[in-house]
Amino acid sequence: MSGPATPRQPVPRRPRRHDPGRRDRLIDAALTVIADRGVAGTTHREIARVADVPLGSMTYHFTSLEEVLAEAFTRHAESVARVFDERMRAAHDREAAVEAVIALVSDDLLGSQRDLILAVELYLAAAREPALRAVTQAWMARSRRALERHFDATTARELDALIEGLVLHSALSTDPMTPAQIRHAIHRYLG
Amino acid sequence: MSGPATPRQPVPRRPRRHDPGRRDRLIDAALTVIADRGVAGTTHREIARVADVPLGSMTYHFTSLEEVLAEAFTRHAESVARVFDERMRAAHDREAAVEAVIALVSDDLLGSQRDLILAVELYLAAAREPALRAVTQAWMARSRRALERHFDATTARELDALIEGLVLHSALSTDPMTPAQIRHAIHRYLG
DNA sequence: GTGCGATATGTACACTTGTACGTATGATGC
DNA sequence: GCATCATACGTACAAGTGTACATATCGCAC
Repeated sequence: MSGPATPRQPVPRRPRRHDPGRRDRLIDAALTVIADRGVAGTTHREIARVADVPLGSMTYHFTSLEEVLAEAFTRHAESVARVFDERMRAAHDREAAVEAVIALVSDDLLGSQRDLILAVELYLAAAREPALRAVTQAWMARSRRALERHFDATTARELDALIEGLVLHSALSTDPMTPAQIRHAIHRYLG
Repeated sequence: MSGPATPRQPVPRRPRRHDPGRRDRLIDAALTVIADRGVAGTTHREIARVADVPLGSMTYHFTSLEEVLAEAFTRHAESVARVFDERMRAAHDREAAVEAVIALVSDDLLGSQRDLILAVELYLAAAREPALRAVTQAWMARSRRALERHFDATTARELDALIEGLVLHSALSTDPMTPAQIRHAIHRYLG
């Protein structure tokens, strides 16, 4: 059906873009894809599509898909841990620390389904990939150290576990806990 | 390079087996694969290999891979919930119930990395698949009802979350909590 | 300016996947 | 006995995957 080919239209080649920091954007795009489709659905092509770059750009910037995942999870853990750190550092007495923990859980919980999913994806991936286990452990250690600014080591560890359970349970439920219920649970534990 | 073909050796066809209950075994094999390789690594072929059946058997017994996953997770939740139920039913006063909870966590935790991984895989899958969300919610509701045999509703819910956090944190750590530490955390919460 | 090396782009290829489907076989009801 | 139908078995195929690689382009050091 096609007539004689138009002289120059073999492939509409994209204009080349000057794009420093593309590697960073790819890592962020990877986090978006992981949150949306899971590690299972995270492919070179999907990340490239989200970041609006050609497929070849993935293999140029990363030597393998596993490298992308590791960098993405590392960045996410760093970002969440920093917030945790800052909140605990801003609290100047124990009472303020308790309020900070409550705010943290309520915000993580109500604010960001995305962060929870990323955390659980990381946990699961780390259960199988030793390289990622180091990332989760560094993260957990950092959270505990932040809590230890205000609580003894045993309390910090138990409180950290309680926080995890409250967030996880709440996020998975059709009937998530209210900030008031979170406050109640934490106060009950801390006595 | 091959000489004249040997008269009858085109394909070594497997002997047909009489195998009632194959469907059940396939569901169990699916759970094994999920625990070993994750939902991501769960394929028709891998399940068939583990169960030692030909690929075609999968498409005969299940209309899709999602059906296999749903049945597998349902079975797993049922199995874990039954144990939970039984332990709580066996406790005849509150003190015994507390001990039952401690035993439950300690055994889940020390005993079975597999069960934890399956639970987390289910949580994650449920976050994306509405059909699976019903499975997790039925499971959580059943656990809470079991706890409510001995504790008020608020306590049951909070305790359930604490249990989840303790198990998850412990299983992911290089330094899992000892039964004594579990006991300490639960007693502290329950006052 | 100008070359060159870092980066961007497109594409090929071998491999795995889910699923459909044709064929074979034997347990069971008659 | 024997026919039949549920079940078992093998295989084909299109779609998607990770990765390698050839080629194009332009910012920047000189």
